[in-house]
Amino acid sequence: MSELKKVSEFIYEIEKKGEMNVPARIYADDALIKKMKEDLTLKQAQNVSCLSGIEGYSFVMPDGHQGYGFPIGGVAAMDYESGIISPGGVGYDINCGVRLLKSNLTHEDVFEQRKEIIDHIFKNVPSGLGSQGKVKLSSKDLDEVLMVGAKWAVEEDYGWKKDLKNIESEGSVEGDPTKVSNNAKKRGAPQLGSLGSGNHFLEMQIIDEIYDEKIASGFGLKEGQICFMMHTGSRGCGHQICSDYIQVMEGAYKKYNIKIPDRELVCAPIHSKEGEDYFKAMGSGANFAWANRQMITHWIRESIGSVIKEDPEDLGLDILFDVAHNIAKIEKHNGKKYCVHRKGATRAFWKGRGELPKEYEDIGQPVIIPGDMGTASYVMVGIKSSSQTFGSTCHGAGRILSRSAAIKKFRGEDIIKRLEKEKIYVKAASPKVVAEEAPDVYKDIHNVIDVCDKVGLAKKVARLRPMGVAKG
DNA sequence: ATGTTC
Repeated sequence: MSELKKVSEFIYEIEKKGEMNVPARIYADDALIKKMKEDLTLKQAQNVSCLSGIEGYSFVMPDGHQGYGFPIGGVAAMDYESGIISPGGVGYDINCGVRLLKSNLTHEDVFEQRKEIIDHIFKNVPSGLGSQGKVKLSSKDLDEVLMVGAKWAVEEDYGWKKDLKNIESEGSVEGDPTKVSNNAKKRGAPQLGSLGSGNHFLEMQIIDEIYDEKIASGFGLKEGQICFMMHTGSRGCGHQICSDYIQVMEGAYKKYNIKIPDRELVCAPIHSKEGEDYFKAMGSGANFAWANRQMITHWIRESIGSVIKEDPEDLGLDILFDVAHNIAKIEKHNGKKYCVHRKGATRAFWKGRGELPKEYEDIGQPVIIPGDMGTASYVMVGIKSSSQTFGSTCHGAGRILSRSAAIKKFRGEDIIKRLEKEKIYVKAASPKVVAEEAPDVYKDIHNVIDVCDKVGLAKKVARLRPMGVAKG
């Protein structure tokens, strides 16, 4: 690997050499870069810099770690005319993302009932590995979901009309069900409206710190406010779409004579049959995830309303925002079109950038960053300097301990007891998933967020502490 | 992340 140079307190670079088209740039402090050196993160960032059409840098966010081909926490912007698109640059969980619901509830409104609320949500939202939704979808319904995303769910009365405007791309990107395999549809159909497993979660949280009063107030957030966060994606549907197109790309990269330093970076020109097909299928996977989060939103509102015995609308359970962190999008930056791959990276658009809901046009985009279940999550805001990474920031704490190592080291029951002492109630499908997702298996979220904040990838607005967690 | 090896 080429030499890694520290260029400022929180920026490292691998200079452009050999097959690299651009340098790699890594946002990290000393502790975070040390972790990245322990796996293939940096090598993968260098590999990505060799891909056709990449401009600027091959970026790694502070929560970066090794992934399939591309690092997780990676951003790569490809020139729209000459660049490639790669399933590895998006990841298996297409449009994995986060949605935050606000409320007008306070600690005392919910503390006594926090277990009941979480249990109700847990019961009302199917979760766990292989979990199936409660809704029987016809193949026509599923095609509609793959075409229009969250809009389908709202039209079916899962949520409110006003929900759509507070979702990235209004919960709908260009998709094409005919580019999605029958297998992906078969896996997806029974899973729409389910949480899944692993790091996916539903949380009741309290805002315990505000960093920017003015922006928080613009977002309708204040200290002591109760919020509900969900973190989930496109389930087996997106996973299958990714697998299918990695196979397609195995043929395509050879067909188009694309040189790649790692087989896992298989790709095709954006303007090729294979590239266009993947882009549309990926869009359908993204739409599935947005419809999924929309249905879950409806059931969360229903659950809270039924425990608190009030109309969810009177409880102010509005969407702050819903943002993807595994997606490729065609975006204009500096007057030029790019295919921006964000894999474990969150879009962070600043005020005046466009493509934002009206209410945020003069504030900037809410950036929602999920942390681990024992520590915190954050709301940030996109700022002008977010443009250094084509409008992107981190997506979470970033795993440091493998799932298998976590299971060896922790017992789920112990973690649940420990968190209970900290007044965090955990309801999980299995103790195993709690061990796998123990707070200790993640990097320090505060640290990751601070690096993003200090280096200007986004600005801190509010911190949310978990009170109750439902996990698959 | 994931019908955790079609």
